[in-house]
Amino acid sequence: MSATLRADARRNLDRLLEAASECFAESGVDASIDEIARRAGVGHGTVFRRFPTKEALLIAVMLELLRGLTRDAEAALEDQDAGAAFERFFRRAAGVYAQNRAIVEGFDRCVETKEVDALKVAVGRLAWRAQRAGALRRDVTPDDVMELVPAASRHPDVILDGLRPQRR
Amino acid sequence: MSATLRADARRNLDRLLEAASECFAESGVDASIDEIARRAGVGHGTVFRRFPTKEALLIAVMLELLRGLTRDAEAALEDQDAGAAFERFFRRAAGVYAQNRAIVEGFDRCVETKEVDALKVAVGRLAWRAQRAGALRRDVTPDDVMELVPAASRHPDVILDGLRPQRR
DNA sequence: CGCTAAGCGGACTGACCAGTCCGCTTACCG
DNA sequence: CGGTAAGCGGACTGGTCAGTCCGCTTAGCG
Repeated sequence: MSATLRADARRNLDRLLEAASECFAESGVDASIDEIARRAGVGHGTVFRRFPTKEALLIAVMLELLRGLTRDAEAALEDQDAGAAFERFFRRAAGVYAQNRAIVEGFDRCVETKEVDALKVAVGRLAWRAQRAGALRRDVTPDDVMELVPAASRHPDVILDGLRPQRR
Repeated sequence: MSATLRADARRNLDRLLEAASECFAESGVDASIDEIARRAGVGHGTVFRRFPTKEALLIAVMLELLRGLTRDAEAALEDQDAGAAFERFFRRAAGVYAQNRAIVEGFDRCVETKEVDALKVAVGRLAWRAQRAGALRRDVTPDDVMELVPAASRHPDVILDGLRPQRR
């Protein structure tokens, strides 16, 4: 955060964030501060010097993850084929969810952050384009799409087929 | 369980199971024993006289829920229309999941019980019939079907459409 | 009824965990 | 290189929760 951070402190902060990211991914939002600190090789007092609460640390980690997803969505928007772009992003998001328990358990905590807003905007664009191109059913919202990602992490084909316009 | 249970003990056990069922449904597997005992109107020592651990109580409650689902699946098998039977059961299961946090969080704990085996058999029959009738895609297993139930509790139409054979 | 074993419940224990605090260490500026 | 503020970490606190235990209560048999 601050550029005026002593070199050792900077190093510890980086290791802390990485350890937290791993622990939350593996163990979900209930990963303990002790475990995170241990894995980062710092005392757990150090965690609380950087983040006022465990919740704050969790959210910092989650927001970073969401920023990554948003970048993926924006990258997919470069693709001229709207249907392919949507599917590419959707599969990628499903992959992220499959490897991260925390984002499934703790997504709620991030609603009403600018990171989630940005993600929704990007997903909304992807979805809108795909709908116009006839590659995505019209009765789903961007929120629906995002809610279906966790299921898609285990059953991508069923979900993607279900998301296509149904002609019957 | 035992028929040789004093009348007051029998009453307490019934209330305990009902309270546990409600608490686990509302709060998930982390519902506390104190809360369950309070809601049942007994001391929490009474809980441990009937169930050696909280885990045992949770599993007792879950197995009862699974038996109910199995009865639903078997009832659906009466329906001559294989596709309709499958969909009826699937929507019903989705409804149960929507109202019960514990079954989502704790289903794993019940694998390798005869209750889950029985449910799988019944779902397997429903699925097999639906596949033969051309109402269910052939590349899904009964396990896939059961894993998709939680997603269907929020997005039944997308999931059901995705489960139909895709002609493309 | 009266006796007794079955049942009860709340006090207690130990484990775990988030968050605080303070005496010690060390990076780094001048 | 020396002074000092930034940083560190582990001991400590308070709260929660699963599980134990034992003295009291009461259902229900004879």
